[in-house]
Amino acid sequence: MTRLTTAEKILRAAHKLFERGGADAVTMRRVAEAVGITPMAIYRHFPTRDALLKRLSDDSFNAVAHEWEARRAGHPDVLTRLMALAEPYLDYALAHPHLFDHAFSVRRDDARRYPEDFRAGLSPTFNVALAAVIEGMAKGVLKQDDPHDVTMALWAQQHGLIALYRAGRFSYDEAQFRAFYKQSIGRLIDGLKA
Amino acid sequence: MTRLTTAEKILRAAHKLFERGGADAVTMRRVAEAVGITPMAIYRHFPTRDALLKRLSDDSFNAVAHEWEARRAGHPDVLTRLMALAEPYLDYALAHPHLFDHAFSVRRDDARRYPEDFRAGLSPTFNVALAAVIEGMAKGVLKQDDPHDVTMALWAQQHGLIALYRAGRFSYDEAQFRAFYKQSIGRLIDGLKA
DNA sequence: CGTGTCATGTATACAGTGTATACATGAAAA
DNA sequence: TTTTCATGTATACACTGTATACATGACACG
Repeated sequence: MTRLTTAEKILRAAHKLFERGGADAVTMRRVAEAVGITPMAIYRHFPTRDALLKRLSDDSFNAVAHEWEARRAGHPDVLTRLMALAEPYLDYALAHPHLFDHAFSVRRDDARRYPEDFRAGLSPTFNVALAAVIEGMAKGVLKQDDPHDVTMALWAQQHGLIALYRAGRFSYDEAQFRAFYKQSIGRLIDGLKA
Repeated sequence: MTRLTTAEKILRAAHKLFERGGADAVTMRRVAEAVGITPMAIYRHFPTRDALLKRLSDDSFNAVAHEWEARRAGHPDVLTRLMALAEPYLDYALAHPHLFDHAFSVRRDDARRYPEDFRAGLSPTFNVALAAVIEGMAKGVLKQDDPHDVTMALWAQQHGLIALYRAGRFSYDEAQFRAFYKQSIGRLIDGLKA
């Protein structure tokens, strides 16, 4: 049993509340009670509630980003690899729906912005997909086009499907939605082929 | 000057606050003050704050839906018409960003769900795009495919782009984003061509 | 003409929220 | 031994949605 700092205890307690009931469920008083301190003690570790929430979604998203990079050296076939790269995003959204919602519904000023930050290679996750797109175009598997714009279109397709799913616009259960998701991405990739 | 019922006054005041600062800016006390009544008087017209907010986004979205149907008999060329059909969605999102956010981020139990509600033709806006897709496939302009799934993919693409834009993931100004939006939709449609 | 009835409003109160401010405490440094 | 400082507590304030109880005035009915 490793010793936990108070800050870590706070993060864990908040994380638990977040996954259960979304951002609204994470109140300072509830977190404090779960940790066993008073609400104001949290402010010794996080300047504000929003900062605590931001830290939560950042942490959990970064954890998933590593999984992404692990697929950098994926399937040798570019098209197959591109399909595979669409999966971690969905996995994350299904595993941590509330954190996903929060990560993308809240405007954060430090978020990377298209195009400059992505063209500068600042997004590790974007980079992996981008590399596959560039390779596909170089090999003549994909139509010649702006690879950044194409990668962004792929991201938007994934994000749009998940956002609509999260907003309750599908009656599909998880398995059915997974199938529809893959099929839709496949359709888009199919249209990008040379 | 037409006479306004109190319920209408409440809706207008709430709408104004909503457009200015999003759902968070719409408090019962602020609405009441703007109308000139006490907060509790609002409850004679709306059972709860959420019901008031829901009514707001429903109303404004329905207003835009009419504009959609006006484009049913659009350009005779199916591809051109499909492109034109992507515009009202963006127009709405840019004109009423906060209402757009609320309409699609909040889970509502009465929302139409894919596939059954859309296959049943319950969404007037979806129907218009669907008709164009079906016509395109019949004429051999678009690849043979499930027209509902294809229409949904188009919607997801639009929604994804806008959602990312609303979440601050683009540094584009409105005009630049409009161009990128049209270009991305065009790319997707291009890939659907026979 | 009373006299209910009922829609519409007000007044007050309560439990909940984030957090500013002031004070306590205990460990380490001087 | 005394000072400093990180870390906690206690209290209070302004704000939220809304439950409950009461007021008021217009209209229907005997």
